[in-house]
Amino acid sequence: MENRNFIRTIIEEDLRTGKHAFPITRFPPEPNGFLHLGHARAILMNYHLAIEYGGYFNLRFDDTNPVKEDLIFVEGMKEDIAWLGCDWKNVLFASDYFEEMYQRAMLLVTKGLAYVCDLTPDEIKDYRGDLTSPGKDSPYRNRSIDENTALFAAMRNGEFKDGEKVLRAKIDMASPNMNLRDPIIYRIQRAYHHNTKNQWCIYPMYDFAHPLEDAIEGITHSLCSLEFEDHRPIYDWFVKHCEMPKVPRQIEFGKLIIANQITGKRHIRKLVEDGVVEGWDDPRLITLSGLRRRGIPPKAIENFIKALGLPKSQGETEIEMFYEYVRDYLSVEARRIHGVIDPIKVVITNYPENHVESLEAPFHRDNEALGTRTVNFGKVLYIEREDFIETKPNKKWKRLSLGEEVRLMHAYFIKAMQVIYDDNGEVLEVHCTYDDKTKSGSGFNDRKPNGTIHFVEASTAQEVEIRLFENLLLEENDRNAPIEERLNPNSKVVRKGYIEGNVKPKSSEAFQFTRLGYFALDQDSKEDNLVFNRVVELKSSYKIKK
RNA sequence: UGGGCUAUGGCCAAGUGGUUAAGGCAUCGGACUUUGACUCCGACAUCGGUGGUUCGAAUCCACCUAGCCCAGCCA
Repeated sequence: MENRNFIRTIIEEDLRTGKHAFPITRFPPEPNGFLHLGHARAILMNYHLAIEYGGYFNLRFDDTNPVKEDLIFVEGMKEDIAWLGCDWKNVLFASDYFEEMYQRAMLLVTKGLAYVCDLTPDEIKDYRGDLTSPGKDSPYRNRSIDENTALFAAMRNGEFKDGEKVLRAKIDMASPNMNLRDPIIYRIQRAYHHNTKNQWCIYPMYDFAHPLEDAIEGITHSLCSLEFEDHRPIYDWFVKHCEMPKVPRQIEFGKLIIANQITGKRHIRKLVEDGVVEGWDDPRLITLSGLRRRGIPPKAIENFIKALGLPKSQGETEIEMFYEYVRDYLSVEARRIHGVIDPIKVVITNYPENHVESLEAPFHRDNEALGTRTVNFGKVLYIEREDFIETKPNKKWKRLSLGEEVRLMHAYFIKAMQVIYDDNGEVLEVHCTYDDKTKSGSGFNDRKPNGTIHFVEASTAQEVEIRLFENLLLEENDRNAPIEERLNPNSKVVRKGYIEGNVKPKSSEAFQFTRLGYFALDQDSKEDNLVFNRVVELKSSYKIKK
């Protein structure tokens, strides 16, 4: 099931040569938003690669920018990651290392490899040059080590205003790699930090902080996405010149992008504000919290991610592939019950009035461990509207129609005798007869029914709310149109339906409603008002032939 | 236009000089079926292009083309 990948090859090589005894990885999110399916690749791959090769995995919050970060995001992320089944060895924060980072930066200063720069942001931008022309040295680039030492200490002590000065690495203003044009290491920013409170008024920048965090933790393989490829030289530069005892290796891979899904923070925020979606955990979103609420099993996410592998190229994966892994998992694990979403009434004319009998039925034909339940049968039933048509259209029709006999799953054969229509010409009732010799499990084999359909006994059925979801965005004609113009008006449809009476659903358990799809209880459910989300539909090879 | 990276069937993805070019998703046939599900069989590519090296190349070289990333005191 699991693809080979180039990172595996690297790790195996490092183990073989004795460079490392075991791998140590980490997932380093900035706590400034919500995790989505795309992040699951980084989380699961970091975790499983470490565990599989006998190492361990850390969760580290990269909280070096207090104005964007918040504790509520760290709690949410921990919940999502734990839900995916990734047990971190340590929960760490970049901010735990602020003192050491400061000391390492000071080391750079004393080695003449970093300097305090007084240029304004605009000037810095100016001096940086652009993609095709080299930058110019800052006039402050050649301050003495003593002066820089004093100035950097003064920055820490709060002697300057926000933004007044920065500490920069002295590398090469003419480098064709923009990241090497004397990158900023520290900025002055008086902001409350969720972890260090008001202890610091200077904060390290990503390019400086990240390699040190990895090195401090002894991370062996530091996985990140492709856009950091040209940061690798600077990553290595800081590890080396800061004299870090342990040397991590940055390896870049392609992010997981799911086609035609909304994952951008500002986009989702707008959908929430506009009321298109009900929150960050709306089941139509592919945020981890949304998938969880919808009823997607985390193991299905893991299987999907492992099947995708870890490429160095960047593609877009179709959401259908993900859904297939959800079905694949649920097909084995989910209990089956009968549910009817668009009911029509079936009256069994030769069945006694006011009588309901109980029939035993397995929850899963091929998985006995899931046990059995009793299914009620009586004179009045509900079947799915689309399972009946007055005149059998062709030999392929494997459902109910006048004069045809079908099996009601786990019950009896019934034959349709008469249709009652309402004033609008809609089918109101189908009158049928049943044959008591055909009871399920009796071994009756004299006739073959025209297919098998499911049903719910009306008097004992539980009425439930069912939420049917479709993709938030319509299949793209022009993918560049604004999101508001691409929204699917039917992304959420709420229906009243019925499920069989003797099953008490447990929260967050996904059921298969036989022949319809997988459904799981939503958190909005109440004792007397069960609410189901459709997790995924079942596949169907049924084609309407003209 | 400077630098970095990528390019294998509709989608994802193995493959690193000699294989019938893995596998998954999708699709199309067919078998089975108390779910038109599941399961099971079968079909489905010559590797962005062009030259070259080689007995032999998706794998090496050259040139070309296309796409992505980089000019935050964001990560």
